[in-house]
Amino acid sequence: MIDQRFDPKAHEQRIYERWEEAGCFKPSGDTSAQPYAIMIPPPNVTGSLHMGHALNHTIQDILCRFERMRGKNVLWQPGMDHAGIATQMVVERKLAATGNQSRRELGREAFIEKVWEWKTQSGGQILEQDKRLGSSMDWSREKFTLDPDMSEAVTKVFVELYEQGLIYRDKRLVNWDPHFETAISDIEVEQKEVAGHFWHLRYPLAGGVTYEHPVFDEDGEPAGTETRDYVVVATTRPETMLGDTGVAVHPSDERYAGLVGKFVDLPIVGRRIPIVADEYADPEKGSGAVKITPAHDFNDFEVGKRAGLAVLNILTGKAAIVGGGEAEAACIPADYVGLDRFEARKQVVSAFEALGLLQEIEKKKIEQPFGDRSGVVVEPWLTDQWYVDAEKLAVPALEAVKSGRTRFVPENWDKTYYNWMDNIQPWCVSRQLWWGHRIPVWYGPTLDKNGLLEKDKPYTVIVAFTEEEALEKAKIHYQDNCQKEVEIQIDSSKDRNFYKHISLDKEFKAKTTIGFSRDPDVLDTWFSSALWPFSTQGWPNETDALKQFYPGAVLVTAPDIIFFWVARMMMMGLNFMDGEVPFKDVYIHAIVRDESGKKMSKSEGNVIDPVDLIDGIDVDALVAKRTTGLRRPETAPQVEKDTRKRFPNGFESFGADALRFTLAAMATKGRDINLAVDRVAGYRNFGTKLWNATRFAQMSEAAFGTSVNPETLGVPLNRWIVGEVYACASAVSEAIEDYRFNDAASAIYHFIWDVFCDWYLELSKPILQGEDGADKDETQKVLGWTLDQIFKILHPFSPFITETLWEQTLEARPSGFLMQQRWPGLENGWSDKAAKDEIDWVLRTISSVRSVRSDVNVPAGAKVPAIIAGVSEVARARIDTHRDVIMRLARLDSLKIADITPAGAVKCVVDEATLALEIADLIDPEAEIERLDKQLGKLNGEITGLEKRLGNEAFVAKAPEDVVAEQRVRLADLLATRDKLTTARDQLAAL
RNA sequence: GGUCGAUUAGCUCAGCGGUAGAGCACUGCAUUGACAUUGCAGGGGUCACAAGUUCGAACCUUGUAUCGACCA
Repeated sequence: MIDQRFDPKAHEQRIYERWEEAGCFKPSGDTSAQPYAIMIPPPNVTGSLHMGHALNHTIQDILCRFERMRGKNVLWQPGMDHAGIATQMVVERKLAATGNQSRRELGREAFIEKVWEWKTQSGGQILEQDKRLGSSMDWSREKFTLDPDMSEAVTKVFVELYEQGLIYRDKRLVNWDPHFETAISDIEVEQKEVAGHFWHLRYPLAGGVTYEHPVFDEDGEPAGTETRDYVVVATTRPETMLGDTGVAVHPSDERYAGLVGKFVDLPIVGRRIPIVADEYADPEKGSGAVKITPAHDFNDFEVGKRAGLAVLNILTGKAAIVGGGEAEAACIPADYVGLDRFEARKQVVSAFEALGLLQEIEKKKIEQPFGDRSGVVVEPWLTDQWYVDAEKLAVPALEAVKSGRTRFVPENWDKTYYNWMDNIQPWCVSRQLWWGHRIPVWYGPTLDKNGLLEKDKPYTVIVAFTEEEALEKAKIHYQDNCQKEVEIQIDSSKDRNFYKHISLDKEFKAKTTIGFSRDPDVLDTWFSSALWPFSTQGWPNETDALKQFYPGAVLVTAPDIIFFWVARMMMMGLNFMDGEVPFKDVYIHAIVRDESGKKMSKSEGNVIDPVDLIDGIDVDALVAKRTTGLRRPETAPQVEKDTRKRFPNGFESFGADALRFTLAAMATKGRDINLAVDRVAGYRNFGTKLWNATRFAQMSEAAFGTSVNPETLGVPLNRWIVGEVYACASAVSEAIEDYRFNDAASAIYHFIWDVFCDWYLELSKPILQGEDGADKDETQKVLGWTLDQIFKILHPFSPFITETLWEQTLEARPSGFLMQQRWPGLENGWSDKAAKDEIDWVLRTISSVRSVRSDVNVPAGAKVPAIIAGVSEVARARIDTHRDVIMRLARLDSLKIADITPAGAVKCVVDEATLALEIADLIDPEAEIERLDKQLGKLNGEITGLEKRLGNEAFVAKAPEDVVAEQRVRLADLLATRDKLTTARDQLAAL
C-alpha cells in the first residue's frame, strides 16, 4: 500500500537520478523513427532559474516527453550561453566587491582566467535547478557557447561571411556604452523616458547678420517680429555643442530662408559653422533651427553627410571631453578637457548663461538611451567596428517565414518579425570586451609594390581561421604585393589602435619584418548563439546528429528574444545550412508576471523563485531574499510589508509537478501569465487527488499492468470509461500538437478529477466491494488499466508523481520507466456510444436527485424513498441495471417505477421521466412551490427566447438546417420539462 | 507618433458567430471505509462603452475609453 500522500522531497530527486542513470533523456537512436529536436534557448551561464525559465523549460519538457512517448527520436539539447557583457559585468563587480584588482590592472589573460573560475563555480546553476524541475534534457550533450568546438564554428562562420562579403569593417556611429567601453547593438539599447531639460541656446550670427523673427503675445497671437542677431537652438545635451559643425533649418521654413548659407560663431569654442537647409529640421519643434553634431548623434550624422559638414569627435571612450589633437581640432578650451560629459554639460550651460546666451531652460520628459546591461546613458560614437550585412541575410530569413517554412505560434508574432526584418540595420558584431569569441582578424600595414606604406589605406586586414593560417596568408599577400621576401611575425604588443598610427611610421620602407596583431575585440554573444541550432550538432563537420536534428521541430522562447536571437538564428541557419531553416515552428510563450501583472524583477523585490515553490520557504527567508539586491534599497520596508501581507506563511512545499502543471495550465496563446500562488496549491491538491485514487485502486485490488480489449467488456461502466480514456488521450494529444498547453492541462485535469474520481470510482464501488465474480474481475482490470493510461497522459505535465505511482503499482506490471511507455490510443481510440449514453443518463439522474435534495434541505445523511414515472423502455432497463448505484449515490432507500408520481412529493425531471422523492413530511409545501416556480421562471425565459427565435422567419430561412433543428429539439425538451414541472407544482398547490 | 495586444464572475484566466465557462475565493450541508490537500449542492456576469454587419455578436467591422508590450 502506498503512503497517505505524495511526498515530493522523498521522490523527485530520487526519480530524476534514476532516469538519468538509465539514459532516459538520450535520443532513442531509432533512425527509423521521426526525429524531434528542441534546442534549449541557452540560459546565461551566470544566471539562476527564474519563473520565465521555469515556464520555458516546462513547455519544452512537456513537448519532449510527449513526443518520446509517441515513439519519436527525441533530442532536447541543453547548454549555456557565455553572455559576454553580462558575465564580464558580474565578474568585474565581484572583483570590485572583494577588493581585488580591476580588470585592467589584472590584464586580459588573468581576467579571463578569473571569469572561467567564476564560470566553473557558479555556471550551470540553472541547469542544476532544471533537474529539480524535471527537465529531461540530454546532459551528455551539454554545450557551452565558448566550448572549443563552438568556437571553431564561430570562427568558421566569421571567415566565411567575410569571404562572402557579408561581414565588413566600417566606421560608423555606434551605440557606445561608456561604462563597459564597448560598442553595443541597437537592440541592446533601451529607450527610457526620463525627466530632463531642454536648453534653448543662442548662437550669434557671424558677420553682423540679423533677421526678423516672428513673435507672439501672451495669447499666442502673432505680434509682429523682432530683429535678432542670433538663432536659437534647443538641445537636451548641451555639451555636444562643443562638437557642432552646423545649424540646420527646414528648406521651406520662411523665417530662416535668408540665413541659409550664412554662419554662426559657436560660443565657447569660437568656431564659425554654417547654417544649412535640411528637411531633418522640424519647423514645429522648438525654434525650428537645430544644432548639428555629426559625431555624436545619429540624425545629425546623416544631416552632416548630406550637407558636407565636418565630423568632430569630442568624447573619449569613457565619455569625457577629449584632449590633445582632437581637442585642438575642435577648438575645445583647455578647461573643458577631461571633464566628464555631465560635468561638461554644467560648464557649457553656465558659460552660456554668463555670456547671456541662455534663452530658456525647459523641463521636459525626454527619451534617453541606456545600455541594457550597464544602465548608463549610451553615447553615439564614431568608431571602426565589424558589421554583418544583416540586410542581405534578412532576405531569405523573411522569405522562410512568409512562405510558411517556419511558422510563428501564435501567428501574429510574424508581424513583429517582419517589421524588424524589413527595417533591419547593419549588425555591429564587435565588442570591446575580453570575455567572448576573439575576432579572427589580424592587422598589418598596407604596403605598395616598393614596400612603401599606402597613406590612404594604412592597414591591411587578414581574416583567417587560425594564427598560423593568418601568418601564411599574410606572407603570400606581402610577397605578392611587395615582390620581395618578407618576414611576418605576430606582435601582440601593439594595442588596438596600432593600425591608426602606423601610417606615420616611415621605417617600413627599409624593413622586411612586418609586425602583425590580432584584433583585440570579441564577438557579440548573439553571434555565437545564432549558430546554436547547428553548432551544437557538430557543424562544420557533417555529423549524424546534424542530419537527424537539424532543422529542429520547434523553438520555444519568449517574445523579447525574437530580435536578439530568433531572427539571427534564421539568418545564420539559412546561410550556412544550405538554405534550410533552423526550426519549423517558433512557439512564443508569455512573460511570467506577478499576481498583479507586474514584471517579476529582482530589483523590484517581487520575484518568485521556482525552487521556492517546489521546496517551500518560510516568510522570513522569502522577505530576506526579496529585500536584497533591490534597485532602490529604501523600498525594502515596503517590499517586506507587501510580501508579509501577501504571503503571511511563505510558500508551502508544492513540489515540481504542481508548479509545472500550473505553468502549463496558464500557458495560453497570446497572453502574459500573472502567476497566482493559490493556483499552484490547487494543482498540488490535484496531484494528491490522483495519489489517493491510486491508493483506493490498490485497496480494491486493481490489476495494474494488464491490457484490455474493450470489445470483450461486459460492464457498461467499464466500456464507458475506456472510451473516455481514449477521448481524453486524443484531446490532450491534439492540444499539445497545437501548442494549446492550457487546453491539454485542463482536459487531463477534468478527466482525472471530474470523470474518473467523481464518477467512475464512485460508480465502480458497488462492484468492487461486492461479491467476487466476472464483473468484479473485469472492473479490477479496467480500473488498473485506466490508471495506467492516466499516468501516461499526465506524465508530460507531472512527471514525478506519475513515475512514482507507476513505480509503486508495479507488482503486476513489466518493469520499465513510465516515461518510456507508449502514449495511449496511438493508432486509434475506441468508444461505445450506447455505453456512453447509458452512463450519462445514470449521472444525470443522480445529479438531479442530489440537486433537489440540496435545494429542499433534505439532510445529507437521510435516505429517502423515490418513485419514477413516465419512463421509457430504455430507461426502465437502465434503472434495472443501475438501481443499486443510483440508490447509493443519490442516497435513496428505494427506487420504484410507477405510472404516476404521488402528489405530495418533491419532484424533478429526468429526460422523459418525472422522479419523485417521498419526503412530504420533511418539507414545507409552500417552499417547494416556490422552488418549482423559480425553476419554471427560468425555464419560461429560455422558452420565450427560443420561440421568438424559431418564430423569426429569417432565422428559419437563413440559419443552417442543423442549427434550426437543434433549436427545435431543445425547445421541445424544454416544453416537456415545463409540462412536468407544472404538473408537479399544481399537484402541490392542490393539496 | 507607429505596431501589436488586453478589457468576460470578488481574484487569476479560458472561450472568439448559434444554450456564458474553469480554478481559487464565497454560501449551505456532510467527517469511523481513497482523499478535509475531501465530498455534495449552490450563489455570483447588460462579456469596457457606442454604432454597424448578420436570422443571430462576448466573438466580425468601425469608433471611444482605460491599461500594457514592443518599435521610433
